[in-house]
Amino acid sequence: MTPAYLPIEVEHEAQAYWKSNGSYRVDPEGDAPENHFYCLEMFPYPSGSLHMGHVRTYTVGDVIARYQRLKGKTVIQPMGWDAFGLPAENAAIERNIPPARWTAQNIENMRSQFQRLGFAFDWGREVTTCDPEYYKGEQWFFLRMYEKGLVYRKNSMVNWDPVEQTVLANEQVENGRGWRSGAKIQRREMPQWFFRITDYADELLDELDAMPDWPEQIKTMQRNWINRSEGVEIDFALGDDTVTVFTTRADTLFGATYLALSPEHPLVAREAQQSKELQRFVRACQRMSLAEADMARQEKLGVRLDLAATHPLTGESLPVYAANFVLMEYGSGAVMSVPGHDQRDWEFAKKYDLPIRQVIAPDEASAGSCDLAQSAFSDYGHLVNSGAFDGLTSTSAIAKIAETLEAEGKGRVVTVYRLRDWLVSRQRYWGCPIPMIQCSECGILPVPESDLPVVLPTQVEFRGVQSPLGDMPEFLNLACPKCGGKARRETDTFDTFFESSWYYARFASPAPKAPLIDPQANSWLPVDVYVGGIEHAILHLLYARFFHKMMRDSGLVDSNEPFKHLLLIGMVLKDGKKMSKSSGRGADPEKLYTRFGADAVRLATIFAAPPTQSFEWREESVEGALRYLRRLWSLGWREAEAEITPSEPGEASESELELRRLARESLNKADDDFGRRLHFNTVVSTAMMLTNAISEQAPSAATREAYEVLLLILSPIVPHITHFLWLTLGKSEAIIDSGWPELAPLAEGRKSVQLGVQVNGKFRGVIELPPDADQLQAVDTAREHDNIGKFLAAGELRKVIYVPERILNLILS
RNA sequence: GCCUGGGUGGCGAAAUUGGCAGACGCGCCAGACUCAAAAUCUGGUAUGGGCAACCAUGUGAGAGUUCGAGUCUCUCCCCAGGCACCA
Repeated sequence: MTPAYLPIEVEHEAQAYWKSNGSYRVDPEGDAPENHFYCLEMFPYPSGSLHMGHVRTYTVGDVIARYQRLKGKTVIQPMGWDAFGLPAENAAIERNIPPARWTAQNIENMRSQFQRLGFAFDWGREVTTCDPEYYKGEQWFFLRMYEKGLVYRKNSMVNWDPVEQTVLANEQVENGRGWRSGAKIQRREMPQWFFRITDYADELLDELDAMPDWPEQIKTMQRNWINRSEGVEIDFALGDDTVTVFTTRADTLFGATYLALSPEHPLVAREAQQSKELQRFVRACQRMSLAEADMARQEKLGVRLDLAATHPLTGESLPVYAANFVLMEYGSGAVMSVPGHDQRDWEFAKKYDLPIRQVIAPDEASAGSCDLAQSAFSDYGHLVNSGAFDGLTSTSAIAKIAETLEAEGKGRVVTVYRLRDWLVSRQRYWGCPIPMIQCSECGILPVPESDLPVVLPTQVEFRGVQSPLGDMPEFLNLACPKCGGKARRETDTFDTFFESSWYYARFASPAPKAPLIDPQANSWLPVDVYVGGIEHAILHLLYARFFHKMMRDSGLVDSNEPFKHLLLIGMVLKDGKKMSKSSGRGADPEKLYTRFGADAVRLATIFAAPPTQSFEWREESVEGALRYLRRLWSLGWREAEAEITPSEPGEASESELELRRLARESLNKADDDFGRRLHFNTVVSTAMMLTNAISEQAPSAATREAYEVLLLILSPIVPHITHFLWLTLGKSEAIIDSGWPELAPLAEGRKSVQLGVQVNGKFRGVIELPPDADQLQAVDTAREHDNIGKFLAAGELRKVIYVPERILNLILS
């Protein structure tokens, strides 16, 4: 009698077993580093409860971790909490709960949800980033980088989010709006802390070429973001001043007819003191939309300055403009305008009636493509009207002109990047305090290492959006560590991307004896597979790469990159939109696993699509998954209760042999899909086919063998039911510890194989052949086939293509 | 505009090296069981024709390479994501 499948009971039993056996604990002194496997999913922000996107990401990671463990690897799969961030502050402001308490409650809830879903996390490695024990490490590291000169404070034009009341990094501004608030970003000049990520721009860019296991899409996005351009800086004399411009087209230098400066350029600011018109223009530019797409379409506007620049090679006098299309952040904030060969300069020149001069001629006389009355000609070509450089190609002219300028001290070859230094200070409360002190006598000083951590007070009251730290004298005031006089603490906190930039390393060294991580973390690093959402393509994944390189150069880690293989999980959609708490009604994971069981939810998310693909969530898929698990369950009891006498070699029937072949093929297929392809939906298909094949036969040694294979290949996906059924079969060892099976190859070969037959390239039927049949035999058998024979009768056989075990194609004349 | 993916039944998808397109599911249809329903089981399910065996058509569109193309090449269309006044 088969008992009913009650997922909740089965799952509790399995989870209790794993817990009492410490199945996921990994002894740090464990085995050889070569056998270590580090499987990591991006840790969550503790927002309150899990959504389907979480379930999918963590299930995929869990499948990988469990598979690698079956394959004999020593696997760590840690979990923790990215616990600092704005939602906690917003909850505090709206509901008057201190952020620390709100966060702790959410963590409690989400941890129990994780446990209920049966993820193989080693909770002994859990970290919470708002824990002073955790952020002490990054305060220490920040100070170390400060000493090294990789951290600096600078007064600069920054992105201000008026809703969140804080500055944002460039990476956190999307289309001119704050990435979380959606508020229009304002430009403000403020003193802020920066990491010198641009020092690593070249390495961050070049290393991407040596990362074959990262998706091309992400590498492209990071390349675009860093955006390296090789070019020439050219100095134009402006009376006693000098304006430096950056260009990648030094070959067009003789075509420069004016200079254009960014409205934020210091020279413009200086000139504006004497000009009301210029002041108005600068202010108007500040108000304009910062959205790149808008900017690209904006009309080119400018105001002429009362200055004249001297062309460095011709000595010609050029007018100077403040222009809205020149960005202060890129290059030097000033450009030489070549209207003949740059479309933006051309449009500006047309508007303000400035001369347009041709200095590049197309290499092949293609009349239509070069009509400076219609538009600029921006392709490479050869030089004209350029004095001694006439006739050179653009490429050689760039080098020659740079050389000439360098010799005269009027220019130099430089490389510029779109990537800016990482702005890490935030004017918010719920984050890691920046360990700096301001003394009225001694200026800005680091907190002495012995005073770390600077602990964020958690007993706070909010009065509006502003950080409560400013109203807390007990936090603010201290004696200056240098002069002993009155000093104040920095009240800004770190960008929360700071905490997530190194947590993966801390997981590999859960109780470090060193300040940040232990050298032993290197036995796990880099992370073998990193699983997460594409939304972190630039922000988190670029910062973490940068951080890893800084840690390497500080002797803390010995690898170049943090994540070897990056697996980006597609989105779970509902009505074509990304699922979140608000839009995912009816697909609350908790409701689903309470009703259908964790295994059914896991199976449904894995079976729906390959991990990288987005899919539309449908509740029927969990019902289907449960239906399958019930079939697996009753088949298991059938196998457990059947009395099977092992058959002697040679005794097995052809159908039993066929099943044993299928079991072997399924095992290999699952191995390849889990290990190499990372396509898990096809493992489920394979398992279902094997299930169907077993069900069609009466219990035998063959069905028993196949059923055990079935449980093993399913166990990474549905660990609870397979744990239970494995023991039901009478096994003494738990399935999680059983290892990936090795099945002895079958002595009995196939009697016959099927072969598809085409006539004139059209498929006409299937024939049975001995596995070693030759072409003659194949053609003869095909002739005997009714349907194929009919088509063969239509003409004379002219050519035969025979690929054994693949195809027979018969060509008639 | 540039870059990166992708386009296969009513739906999710499979086809990994060019070799029987649509496996495996979901949904739907029919049947069995039942007083009935649910659950379960059996069969069917790309499109058109045919009682059927089969035949024709079919992987966004068009061309090409090949004995043979969802898969390779070229041109184009559409969708998603990224970048974008970057000098």
